[in-house]
Amino acid sequence: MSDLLERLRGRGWRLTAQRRVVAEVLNGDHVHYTADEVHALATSRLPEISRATVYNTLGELVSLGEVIEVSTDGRAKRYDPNAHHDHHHLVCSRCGTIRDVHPAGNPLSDLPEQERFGFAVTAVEVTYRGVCPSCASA
Amino acid sequence: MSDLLERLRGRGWRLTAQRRVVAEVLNGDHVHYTADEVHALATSRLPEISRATVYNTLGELVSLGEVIEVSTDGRAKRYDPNAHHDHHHLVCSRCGTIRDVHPAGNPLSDLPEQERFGFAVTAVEVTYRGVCPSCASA
DNA sequence: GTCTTGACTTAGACAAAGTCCAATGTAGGA
DNA sequence: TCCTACATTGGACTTTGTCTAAGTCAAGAC
Repeated sequence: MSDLLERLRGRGWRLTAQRRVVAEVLNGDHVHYTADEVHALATSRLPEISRATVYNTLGELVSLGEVIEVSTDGRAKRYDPNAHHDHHHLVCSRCGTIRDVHPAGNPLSDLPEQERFGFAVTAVEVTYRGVCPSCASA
Repeated sequence: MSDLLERLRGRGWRLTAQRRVVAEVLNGDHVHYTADEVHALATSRLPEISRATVYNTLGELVSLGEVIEVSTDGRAKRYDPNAHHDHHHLVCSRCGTIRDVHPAGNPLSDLPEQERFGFAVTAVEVTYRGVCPSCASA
């Protein structure tokens, strides 16, 4: 993760305690926190961090391409630090749990030219939905 | 569209002026209105319809499987009446315009068993993103 | 080490999207 | 026509996110 901080500093990012804490909270695999969850976790390490700073920092990480914004349910957006490995998401329709998945094939090449309507298509997101094992057994 | 109203009545739906108006507003192809847009259009036909009723009715149409809820941007959800023809969405990253598209292949079968983590996977949504012709030329 | 400055952070007001509730109205069967 | 369970209403409330003005501070210059 200090990789990330190094990279950010290299891009002229001013390194503050608040930004470091947000980056640390997002460290790890299979992390998909909402902004509020990030704020709660950040607060436990740096009690005086404000909501606005969390939102600002998350927004910057997204525009720097270090974090991906995911909105699977039309409610709070979630932030996925796994930005450097192509993947898609599998979401539980009951509890909202998210898993990273790697489908075969390339959906981008599955969209024929005449179905692009002149758009310059640059990205594709695939969201699988279903019921997770623990919700199914409950 | 009276098909829809017939079908709903057959399911025991109580047919009110408000519900009829909401269903009429959603009539058509390539319709992807927000709840607010539906409310505005409904109001022009039935001025006293309330926001709560629009939300209730949209929610019911969704649970009846007559309308699909789409959230492409983490802002307002959009409602897509094209629920009986399998399709996916192409979204302009600048203006938010949505087009229905029909990619080749079946992304559901692209998710191998070991990538399902025990989930009972029932649905998949594919969202293509890019810049539409009119935003590109502007 | 200290100074300076522009970028960063803060608290709180504000906004957008959606939910909830108690009171009122009404569709459709008896 | 009447009844009643279901639908609608308006407004308060919640959640999620944005904005701003004032204060703070990281990091380069000296």
